[in-house]
Amino acid sequence: MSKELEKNYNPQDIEKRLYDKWVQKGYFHAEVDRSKKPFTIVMPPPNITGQLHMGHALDNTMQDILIRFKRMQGYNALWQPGTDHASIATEVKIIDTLKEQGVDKEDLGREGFLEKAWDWKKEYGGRIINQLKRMGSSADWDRERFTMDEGCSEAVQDVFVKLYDKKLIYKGSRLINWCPVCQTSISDAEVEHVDMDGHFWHINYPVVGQEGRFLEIATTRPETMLGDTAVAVNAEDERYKDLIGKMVELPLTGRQIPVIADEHADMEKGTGVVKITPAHDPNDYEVGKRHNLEEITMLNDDGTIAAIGGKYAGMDRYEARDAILKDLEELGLLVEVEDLTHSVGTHDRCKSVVEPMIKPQWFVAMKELAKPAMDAVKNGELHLIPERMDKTYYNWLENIRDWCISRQLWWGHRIPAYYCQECGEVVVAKTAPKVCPKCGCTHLKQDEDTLDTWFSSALWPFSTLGWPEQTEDYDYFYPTDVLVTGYDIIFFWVIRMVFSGLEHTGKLPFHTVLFHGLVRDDQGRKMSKSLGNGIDPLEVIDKYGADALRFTLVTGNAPGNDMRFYWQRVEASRNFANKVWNASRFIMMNMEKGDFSMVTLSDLTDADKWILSKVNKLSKEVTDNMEKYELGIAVTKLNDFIWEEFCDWYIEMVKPRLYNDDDETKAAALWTLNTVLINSLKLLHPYMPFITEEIFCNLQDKEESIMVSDWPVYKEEWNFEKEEQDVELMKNAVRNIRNLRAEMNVAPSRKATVYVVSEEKAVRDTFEEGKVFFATLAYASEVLIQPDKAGIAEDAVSTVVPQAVIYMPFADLVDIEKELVRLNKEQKRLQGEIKRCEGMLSNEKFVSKAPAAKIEEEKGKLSKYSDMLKQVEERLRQLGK
RNA sequence: GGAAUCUUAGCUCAGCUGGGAGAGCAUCUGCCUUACAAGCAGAGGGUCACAGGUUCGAGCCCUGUAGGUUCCACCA
Repeated sequence: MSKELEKNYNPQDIEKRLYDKWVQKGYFHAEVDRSKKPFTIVMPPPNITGQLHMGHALDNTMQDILIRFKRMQGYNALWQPGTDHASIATEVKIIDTLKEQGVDKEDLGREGFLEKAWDWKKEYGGRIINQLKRMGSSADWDRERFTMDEGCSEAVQDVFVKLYDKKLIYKGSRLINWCPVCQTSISDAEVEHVDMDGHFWHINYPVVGQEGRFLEIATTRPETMLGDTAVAVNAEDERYKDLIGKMVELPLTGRQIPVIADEHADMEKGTGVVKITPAHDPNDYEVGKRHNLEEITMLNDDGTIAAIGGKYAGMDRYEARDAILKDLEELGLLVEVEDLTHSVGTHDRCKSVVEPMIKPQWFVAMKELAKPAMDAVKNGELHLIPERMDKTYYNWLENIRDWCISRQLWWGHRIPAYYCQECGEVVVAKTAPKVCPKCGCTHLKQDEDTLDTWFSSALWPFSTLGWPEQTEDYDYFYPTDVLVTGYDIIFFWVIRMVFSGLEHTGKLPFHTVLFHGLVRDDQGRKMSKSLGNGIDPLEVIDKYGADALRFTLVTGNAPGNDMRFYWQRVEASRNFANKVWNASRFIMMNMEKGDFSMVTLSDLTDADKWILSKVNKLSKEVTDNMEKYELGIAVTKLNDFIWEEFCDWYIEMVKPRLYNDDDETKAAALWTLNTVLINSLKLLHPYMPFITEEIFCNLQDKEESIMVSDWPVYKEEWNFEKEEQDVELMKNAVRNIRNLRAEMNVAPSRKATVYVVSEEKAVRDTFEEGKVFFATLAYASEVLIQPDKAGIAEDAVSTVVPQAVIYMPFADLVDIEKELVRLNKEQKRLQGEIKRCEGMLSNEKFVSKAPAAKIEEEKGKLSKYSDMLKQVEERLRQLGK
């Protein structure tokens, strides 16, 4: 009934074939089906500029594990995939490519450029998706979406208009972060603060009308003095009190600026005098507002000095800095240069230093939106895993500032705002108005800017399901269940999805966020292009298979923790896959040896019941762990069960039964092998989809996929406590015997008679029942089970297990001295254990306060160890004779 | 400046609501035993960073100290 497996496990041979089969059979596709409960995961959309990296591999492995698990549990599981237009990232790439061809963005014009961008999307948009497929991702590719496709774009327009109407989106001229290289505004979240070595330059500003008196200011950005409109001191500062209200001369400009009193000036810091440049510094901007100061923009969009800078105009900002310092020095106004490391804002995309600039931009008012998002976590409706992310989440929302959403880019959703060229009226609408509602003219022009790429990503969980249309999909699959993503985009994406979902759909977009960490290199460094230390997941797949990679990425990793990537770990995973393969091969080779279709539970031997009971408990535990998103724990348990319990113990136990044609329990063995293997494969499937599928189908010689089979559930009738304990006792005996033999250097080929002595009939029965496998595993030529020591040589080696003593006569090998040492060691160990148990049990406080079960447990141990000690001591007396 | 997190075997990391320290790799010793040498059988190796505290009982909870990592923050 089963086919054979190839001798060698070659993931490369099976993975592509099986994936194609799954796609062809439509297993990944989810349709609305009201008879089933939906389970939905939305894939974080990779950028269309993207190449698969380890982060994606981890992210998608975790999602695929969850979705396959839920699918097998009988949910109508939808994994909604798609890609992100990634406005700035893509635009920069396209510009670079154009540059190589000698073409400038401006030459093409907006329309021409967008054509190029869509070409780019066509060419590269599918690349990463194909790479994700090689991971085994079972996403519903029929539903693949793109953040700029029609539906998603409509959602964007809709949201923009609604928020504008509610006055939650507004346009305003404020100090924003400007990237002079990309020449666009960016949000606070996109600014990365980096510690840089710089200087603190002390400059003298001459006081007007007081010849020879100066105000010494200190600055890290001297070039901005061209935009100074005041100098501030603290009102309490005795040093400068008299100068408040006076004027100082701004060197190099010929301008005179006032000395003002403001709390911003810190008496302890620097000289206590601070220059105020409202147009280029966030603090100064506030000071400027308080004192009604003029805002002088002294930089152009490209970071060069503006015309107002006089002789410095046109210079790059750093060039101008040098020039200004040189001039000040010549004037004798540069009084001190201090070394200083300070944190400087840079653009996370291009790493260039950001300039605060005053620009008219569009903003989302955050205060009102942040509150419900915060409450959702506080009242437990939204779970962040690990929980510690809560604090990060609150912290950001508590200190949130309005979100600058307009970008001076072409690739993206164009802002649906229209300006009347006649009367200046602003119209915000989903469709372009034909006439101005105010003056009736037809001269309307759309805003040139596009939206922050995260504006559309924020709508992803519902825009992909058809919203704002009330589609059936949306109605059925939304809200989604779990979001899996890296903690590095909690601010960019997670929080924005949460408040967007709450605001626009009235519901949380998901109830759980499962965070993972970064995959680092073997030295713990971030994988990066510049370091060249990145490892290509595709290379790993080519070498070891997707199953091994997936297994590696979830093994031994807790949610939200970073992990290091080691090739040795992939190798270990591949070895595990190989183990599963070979065990299956062994089982399938033996399937022909009997018909097990009529086997019932009462036909099973203790060993069969033992492993069945084990796999039964395993199903429960693995399910529990997975439901708690403890994937790393679940997979470790699977590994341990399959390798140790099933392969190293059970398969070895049943071999004699399979090889003996007369064995009456052979069919039971086959049934158990088959049953346990199938259950193990199912539990393992989410982690290693390919190998489990290949084995499952061949084992049953059926096309039907394991991925649509039923998830194993705990069954009470498969619970065999007594048999479990009995077999564990025998394993214990086997281990002791092997131990003895290893210590005595007895070759495995040398079999021995093994005596099991126990006064307990039940124990003797247990060994009798398992005699066949016990003999094999203990390298016994024969096993004699008896109530006393009759017929056992005095100098046989022995080992004590609970309620029994095992003897092996090795006349020529036994060294009595060594035997005594061993027994003494064992005696000491047992005495220690007993002392510990007695200590606890004689502690009145323990007995009165510890739970009853715990006390019983300790009592049980005490009697077990006492019994064993008695045996050991008796043996010592014998040998002492 | 604020916050989070980590410190467990030689290395990399697990360790669920507190109840006798685990894995993989590495090391050592035997084995080609007819599924698997990508394997089998055994072994060694840890005062769970340090100091206090709570508790009958602490790797786990609390406080402090030291070191590492990361995030947030306008430090002129």
